Amino acid sequence: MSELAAFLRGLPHVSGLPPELLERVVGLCRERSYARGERVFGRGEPCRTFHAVRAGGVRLTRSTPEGREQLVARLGPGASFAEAALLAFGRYPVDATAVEDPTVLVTIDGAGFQRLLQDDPRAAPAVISSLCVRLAELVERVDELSRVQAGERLARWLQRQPARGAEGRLTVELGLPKRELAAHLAMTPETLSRLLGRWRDAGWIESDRRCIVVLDAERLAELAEGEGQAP
Amino acid sequence: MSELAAFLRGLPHVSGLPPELLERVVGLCRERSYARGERVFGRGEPCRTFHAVRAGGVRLTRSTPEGREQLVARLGPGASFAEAALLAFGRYPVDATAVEDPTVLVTIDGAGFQRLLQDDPRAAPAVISSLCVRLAELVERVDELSRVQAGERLARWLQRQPARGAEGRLTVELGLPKRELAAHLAMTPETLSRLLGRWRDAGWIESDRRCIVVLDAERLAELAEGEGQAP
DNA sequence: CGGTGCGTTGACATTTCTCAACTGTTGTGG
DNA sequence: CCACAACAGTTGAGAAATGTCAACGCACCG
Repeated sequence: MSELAAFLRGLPHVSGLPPELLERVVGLCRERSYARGERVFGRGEPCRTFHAVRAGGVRLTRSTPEGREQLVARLGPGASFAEAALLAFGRYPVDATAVEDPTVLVTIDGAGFQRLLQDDPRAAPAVISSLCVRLAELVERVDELSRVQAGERLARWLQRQPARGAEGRLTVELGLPKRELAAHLAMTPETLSRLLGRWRDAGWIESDRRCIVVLDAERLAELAEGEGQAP
Repeated sequence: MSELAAFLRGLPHVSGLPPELLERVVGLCRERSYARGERVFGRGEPCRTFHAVRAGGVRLTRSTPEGREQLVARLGPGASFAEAALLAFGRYPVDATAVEDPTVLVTIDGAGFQRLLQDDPRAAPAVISSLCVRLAELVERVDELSRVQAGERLARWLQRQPARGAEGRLTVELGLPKRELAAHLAMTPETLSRLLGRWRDAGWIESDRRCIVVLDAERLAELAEGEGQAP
């Protein structure tokens, strides 16, 4: 059980909680495994729990009546989702689908969590501050999407990714297929591919199927500010 | 003083509060008037208060080092802002400027507000649910901005605006100059103007400087789903 | 070994941006 | 009260970026 507690400790909404409350949250959890492509919940369904990704990944999407699918978010291990739906709306606003083959989700009981919020004023700040963080991320993303040029959007996205490696050779692991990255950046896969191709030819990056290596971070910063797209 | 209380009652973060707590919030407020163009706060400054628009309007912007200005939000009466900055970051993430000539802001003391959150567990749900509402709005906006076609973005935006008037003749008041609406929708003023022009010629809307009248809501819904842009 | 899906590349069509000129409104100062 | 400046909005012509459609190579998986 303390393994589960350790996992929960890493979740945004829970990480600020005092240990004693954390124990209560552990009691609200159930774990379940999903197959690739399996539906977790559907838009419009009543929402009585929220979820955290333990392993694998989840896609949150919206579908128009005509069947076109719009990617809202793609979440990996350590991410939680549907808290806002639970705390404010009572219905899921998106469809959720597992995308990797064993995808393990921890499901937290909503009623119990809300009771915890009401009982103990120490619980609220953790939830509030994590909601604020998510708010800030979304503002950042709106800012990003407002950029007209596709290259600008890509450069900004790359800058915000966690990267490892030495100065002058930053490696960004994609963690999602390029086709979904393209959707996330509001461009077509072809455009993404061509951008990466041009930047590779210019010697600014290297790229393969699952990572992008930034060789010239300075140039990337210029691209993010919208300068000189056309090498 | 009860006039101020009535105003506060209309604010998202406060509207759910029990009357007795509302009274405490009243004690945390100060009111101040700003001239058109006057700076309210600047990005990076320490943040110890949050604000609500009583009258007039406020622009939240970000400026790149080169001086290009990016509109993050434009707020009118009844809107509050900078709570997330206060509750989670301690610094303002944007510049705020008054845009109308007498712009009146109510400023709420942050330390006092946070104390109130800690003292009384009834206060948290109101704040949490309003943060969730704002979160949902942003998700909606991200969805909107992800649409490739400018017309689709405009149609969706129009649908989400509060409209008055009878079925078959919905009047949407813009509340902001078209140049800023264009920025909000990630398009140029010229593109916005041409779209409205085409839709007017097609008989779907009427438009003047400060409102848009939707004559054919059904067609608008089709446009929002990305059908038939090119009349 | 063949299939399935991702990613790339090419040719082409369109949308949208850019630049520039022009119109109409608003507000100011003589 | 009018002239004039400043600004918002419109319109046009041309350029550029991006989307669309289609074909191909390549990895991964049964």
